[in-house]
Amino acid sequence: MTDKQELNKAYNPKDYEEEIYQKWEESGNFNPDNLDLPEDAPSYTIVLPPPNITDRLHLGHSSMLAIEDLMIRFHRMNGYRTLWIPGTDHAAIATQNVVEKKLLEEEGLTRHDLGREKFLERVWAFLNETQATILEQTRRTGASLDWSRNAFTLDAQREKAVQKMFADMYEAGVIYRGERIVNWCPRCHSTLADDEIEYKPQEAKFYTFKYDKDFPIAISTTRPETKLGDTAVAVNPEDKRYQKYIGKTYQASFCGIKLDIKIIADKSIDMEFGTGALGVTPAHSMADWQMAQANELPIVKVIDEDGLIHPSFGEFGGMKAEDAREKAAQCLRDNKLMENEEEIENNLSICYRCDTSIEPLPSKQWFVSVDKKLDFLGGKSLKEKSLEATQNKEIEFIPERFYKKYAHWMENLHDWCISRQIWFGHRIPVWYRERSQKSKVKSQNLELNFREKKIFDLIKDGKKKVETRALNPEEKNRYFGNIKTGDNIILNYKVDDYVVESLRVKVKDVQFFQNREDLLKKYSIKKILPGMEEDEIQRLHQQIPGYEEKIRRNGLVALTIDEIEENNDNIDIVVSTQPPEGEGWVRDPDTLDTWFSSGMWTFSTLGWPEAYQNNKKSGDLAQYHPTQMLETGYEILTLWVSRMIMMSLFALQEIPFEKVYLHGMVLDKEGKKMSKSKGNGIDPVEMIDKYGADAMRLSLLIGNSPGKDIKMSEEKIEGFRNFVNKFWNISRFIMQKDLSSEELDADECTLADKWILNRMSTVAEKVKQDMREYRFSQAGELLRDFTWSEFADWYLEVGKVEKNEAKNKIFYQLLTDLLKMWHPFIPFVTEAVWQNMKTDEKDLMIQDWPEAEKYNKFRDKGGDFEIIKNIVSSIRQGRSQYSIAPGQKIKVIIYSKQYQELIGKNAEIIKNLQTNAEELKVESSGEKIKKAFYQNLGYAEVYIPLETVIDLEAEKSRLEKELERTKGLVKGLEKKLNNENFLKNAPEEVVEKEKNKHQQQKERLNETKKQIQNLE
RNA sequence: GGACGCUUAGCUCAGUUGGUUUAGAGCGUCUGGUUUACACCCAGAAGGCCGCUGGUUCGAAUCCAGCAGCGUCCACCA
Repeated sequence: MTDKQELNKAYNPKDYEEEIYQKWEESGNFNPDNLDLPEDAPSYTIVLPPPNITDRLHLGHSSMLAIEDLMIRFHRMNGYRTLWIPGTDHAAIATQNVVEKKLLEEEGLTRHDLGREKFLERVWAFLNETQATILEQTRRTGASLDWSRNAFTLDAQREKAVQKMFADMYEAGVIYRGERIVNWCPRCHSTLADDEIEYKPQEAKFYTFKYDKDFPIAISTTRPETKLGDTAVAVNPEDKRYQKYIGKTYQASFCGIKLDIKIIADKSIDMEFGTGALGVTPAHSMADWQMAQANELPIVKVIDEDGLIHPSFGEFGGMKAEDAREKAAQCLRDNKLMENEEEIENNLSICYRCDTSIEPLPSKQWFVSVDKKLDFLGGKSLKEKSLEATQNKEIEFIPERFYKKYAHWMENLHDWCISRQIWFGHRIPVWYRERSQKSKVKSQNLELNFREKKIFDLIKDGKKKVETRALNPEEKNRYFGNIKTGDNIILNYKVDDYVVESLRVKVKDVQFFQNREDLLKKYSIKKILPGMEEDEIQRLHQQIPGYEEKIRRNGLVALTIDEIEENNDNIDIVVSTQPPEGEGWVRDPDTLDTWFSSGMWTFSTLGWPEAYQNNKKSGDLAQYHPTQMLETGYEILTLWVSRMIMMSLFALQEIPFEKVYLHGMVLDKEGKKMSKSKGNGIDPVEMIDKYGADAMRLSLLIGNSPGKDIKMSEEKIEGFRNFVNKFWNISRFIMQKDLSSEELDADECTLADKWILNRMSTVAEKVKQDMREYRFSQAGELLRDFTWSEFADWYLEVGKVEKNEAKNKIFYQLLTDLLKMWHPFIPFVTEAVWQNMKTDEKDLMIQDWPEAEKYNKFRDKGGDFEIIKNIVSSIRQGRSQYSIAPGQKIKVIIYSKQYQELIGKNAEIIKNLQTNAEELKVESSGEKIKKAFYQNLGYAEVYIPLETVIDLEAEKSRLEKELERTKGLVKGLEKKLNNENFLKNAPEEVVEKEKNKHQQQKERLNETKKQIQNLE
């Protein structure tokens, strides 16, 4: 049934791979819609983590592709409706950077020289060139992706989805606009994500000084110029030196600038560092901003977006930060306020693009609230729901330890800043318009003084209320002077350091009070917010730290809120998937964080939003979502995985995937990260050219386990190339035979036949189990060892000596099943063989996975072949040990009581399996032979004492050891089974299991005793 | 500083919930082989106090504690 055409002695992947992949694509088998599957076939879907459009294939991709293709092909062969969705990511920042850099290098232009539109044209032209590369390279690895569903995070369909998502989230109050400290590059005029910051160790001057001579505490800093914006000094609450100052406020004059400095306590202050006191600059430090929030400190911006000092700071105004630093230092020296100057080593944060030092600045950004409670999520927030989904194991992590990492990260998650000041990406679907004619709106962000959710909720419910804020009279004018009755303002309720919710409200009245009593006479909270309980009011009135004092000092502004604005007629912000009607609308220039669009990847690729109407899924979305598996690198667990979970929960109220398999990084031989600059990278495309895709895949699958990094080297790939070639030759050898697909009967099998079938039964079962439990490396290793060391080295060799009809059936059976089991690992070579077998059956990749059960009837029937193997090995060992020349024929004498018949039956095998034995004699008794081998006049007689086959002494001591072990085990089990606590508390099935085990072990005990007796 | 992971043969790693493994594999090393499926091969061999110290147990590479070394991530760096 096979065509015995000549195949090359060595497998040359280049001759086959391209053609095979093309054939696969043409077959349509990658698309589950084309497969003849039962209606109720379960889905198995993976979305490919989309590589960046500018990427070229690296080993990380190859590893990911190998693992996913393995999962996909395995499931496809197991009858699942298997879908693997390909795509690419626009990687906004990374791509823009590449193009900007190119533009600068080749034309000396910046993006601003070109303008937004022209620049974007360049980006698209660039990505049209690069995008195809990674996809083409992906094909070369053999990945069985459904190309008909190929997607791009920035194509028209995804654009629609992203805009809809933004609008929906805004509508639900999950997306809001707020202020926070961002890392700002004054040269690029853009915020930078944390991972875009580089650190440069540098020598810096560390100044220790007092603001002025009356100020009681000295502080230290490397940036005195920012001290113009200090509003507090923080000390450790435990610090005896400063305890007496905590809570007090001082008016200081720092280099001619008036500062109000409050002394606050904060546990994070290191008493040992510097003077143990920290000048708090809320506007220019992340940590200080947080302290300011916790202590309700005013925020004073010193440095602007160009890195220059704000004009309101007298003679410092307009100076570069660096110049201002020296000027401030000099001023301190001149006034004898400088207590110390020393050189220290510190880390300067710089822009990774232009090395400019970064300024932390407060800035308006768009956020996704992770704490906003949502009705459609059962009153829970995205954060809570996302945690819940993993805690109840709705989403499972492989390996398990990532639950902890995920949970820890989630629990500490702050609102997610999604706006980016770059041009390439999904532009934020928000339009602004100055409210000139219709209404005079002053949009202002005002903080609620009460950090109480309750008040905010009452306001939201439409209760009229008072908003109070402690301010000194000048500030009152600065903030409120221009707000009048009828104006609209935005109220923010803040928790932690971020804005969580905002409301647009209309001001009914603005009043200024000098003290709280006056305020309360007019507006007691109770009067205005009837929903409040008495004790809550008491708490609000009295227990807010620093509140009393602040009022006493500064007075209050009271705002009466008239109404909450509800309709859109009167607003100046439109969030919409469509540009708004009318004149004068200006679109938000910012774009969205790349993770916003890739966070939607599981459903934006499956037809959302069209396929989700009235809370009902249809089409692909209904069929394939939630997906079954997300396979990705552990380094993006937090960046990507967590976002996908939140986005899917929001959009569909369901998880995006059931399981998350996290692979590690691919490192070089020494365990270092591969990088272009180090030159230690291995180019997978080059490796595929040289050794074939199969060899590369195997090298990335075997020895690789989830969550662990894998070390790679070319030698490793070479090693697996050797195996692929071995496999090829095994197949080639078998295909030369008269194969038969007829049913095999146990009766026609020899000992060796039964042995290999028995082994196959175990292996097939184990492989399937390993595959199901994500032990891919083990599955591969077992398959390799079986294929090479047992099937080829023994059974194929036996087949050269022992010939029977059963072998033609067994060879056929084992080869086809091995081809199937190997296919997910090494799809190309298995396909090449399959095609050469020219069976009429359907394509290999949609064959059914081999059922181990069909080998079960041969179970436990070939165990004695191990004795034959041992005898053969013993003879080979003897020859080698006594240096018997290879061509030298020998006579073998075996002493054995038990196995005379067995040996006699298999004598031909023993003689011909590289033992070069001419004569084989079995003796049932004989003297113990000390010297097992000796040579005699050119004709060796090899005596194999029984001990060599089964070493009596060793066997006895082994059995005795086993006896001891079993005795112990039985004793231990008895103890357990007599333990009342165990019987009471353990689940019944466990008790049952232990009882069975006890019974078994007792039997084994007797068995072993008998065996020992037999030996004697 | 916080969290997590790793430590088994010269190298890379298995070892599935403590006992059927006298601790395994691949590579490398050494010895011998042109046995027509395969030299990208075949046969044979050497090589391990399973990081250290204690504990739990009848029994520990496996569980616990401490220590040491390596690594990763997160925070901080005034």
